Amino acid sequence: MREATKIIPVREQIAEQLRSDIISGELAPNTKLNEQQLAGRFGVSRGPVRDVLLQLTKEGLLVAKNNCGVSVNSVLDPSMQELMIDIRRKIEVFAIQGLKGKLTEMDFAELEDILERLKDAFDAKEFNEVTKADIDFHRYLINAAGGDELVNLWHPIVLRMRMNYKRISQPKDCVDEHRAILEALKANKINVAATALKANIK
Amino acid sequence: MREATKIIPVREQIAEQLRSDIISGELAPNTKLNEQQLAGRFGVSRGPVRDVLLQLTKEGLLVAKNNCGVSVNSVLDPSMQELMIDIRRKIEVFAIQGLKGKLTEMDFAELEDILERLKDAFDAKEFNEVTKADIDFHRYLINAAGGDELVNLWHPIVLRMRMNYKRISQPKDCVDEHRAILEALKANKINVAATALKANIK
DNA sequence: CAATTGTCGATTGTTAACATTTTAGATAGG
DNA sequence: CCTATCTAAAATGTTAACAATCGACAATTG
Repeated sequence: MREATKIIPVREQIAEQLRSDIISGELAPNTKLNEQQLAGRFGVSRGPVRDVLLQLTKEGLLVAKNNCGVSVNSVLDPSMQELMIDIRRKIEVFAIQGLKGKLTEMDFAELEDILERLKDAFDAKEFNEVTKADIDFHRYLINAAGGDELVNLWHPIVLRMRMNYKRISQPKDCVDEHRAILEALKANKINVAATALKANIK
Repeated sequence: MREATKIIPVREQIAEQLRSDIISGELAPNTKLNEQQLAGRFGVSRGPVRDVLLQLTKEGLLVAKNNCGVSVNSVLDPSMQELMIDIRRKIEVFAIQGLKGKLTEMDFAELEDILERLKDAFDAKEFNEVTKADIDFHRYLINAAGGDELVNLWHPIVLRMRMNYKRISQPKDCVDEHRAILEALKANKINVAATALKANIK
């Protein structure tokens, strides 16, 4: 039997695309989104689009007003940004502490793959892909530790934080930081990993 | 001109009712929810129901599987519960720190109203209403400090925490704890308020 | 007899038309 | 000239019918 081919639901794809557009800054804050236009763009009807808009609103990327549609949320003010960083660090440290000794060779291989994607994207200066790989790396750990439950808590926070990083493309030591985390995890040095993690979240 | 009559959107009402059912334990974990049945119960079509189910899924009260509908989520395991408490304390302390000197007489009057609702509900042993008033009290502060943005971050956490409190009806000093918080806020003693708040979140 | 395949029922995903609300522009009046 | 009200267009909220998917059980085949 062949490896299962991943089926990605329509809504998921639309959501992914819109998130990407928002985080990359292509869709600027306060841009109003029209359901009909989006439906046309993705070649589906308004139903699935509505679903996605609802989801992204819950994630904090969009804001909705009754009977007035949705628009792209504005960036966080500095104090909120700080709070988000704080919370995100708490969640991620919690995750790797729960992961102590739990990661298998397969997990490490997976993380290496993501890291490679990160490096390639960085070398190719495809910052959209850098962001995706970055998030994937962290999400893998979060998911391993707490499953969907924890990912659900963590995801909106990351997305919201990323909205503030528009155009200030990632620093060049982004790859190194993630490698440091991975190496520490491989060596089962949780405290080192936690420190590296906190340094990476900013 | 007459006083504006508060219009509560259909979806909001449905969401509120379902949240209430879930938190009260009327809808037990792992209960599967059928869109058609819910639509019938609320006298609307499946559209709005779907919207609500999506929202509650994002809030963590429900879990969805592709093409298989949604069911009520199970309670948090203890370590996650602890993490949630931690994060919620961080958010709420952040909120009242940002509120220092910002609350007006009108705010205090509003909070007094909520406190009265809390007391009445408690005396009448209507624990569902107790929970609502309790949440309203905290939400009022969160909203005053950080608006929708902060409420959005905070709300799912509270809801998820409350799922663990089923049937262990609130302790009798619930009212006193909130009064203590309010009095400290009135006196503008933020540190005292923060301590009282942390004691109340558990 | 076991395992795979095919069919049926039920439920979700999607669509397109209809109803309601909001917004913007024009028009009339002060 | 400004303001207020009305009207029309566009956008969202809602509905009901249609299509696709999943689970279970029965039938077929080796």
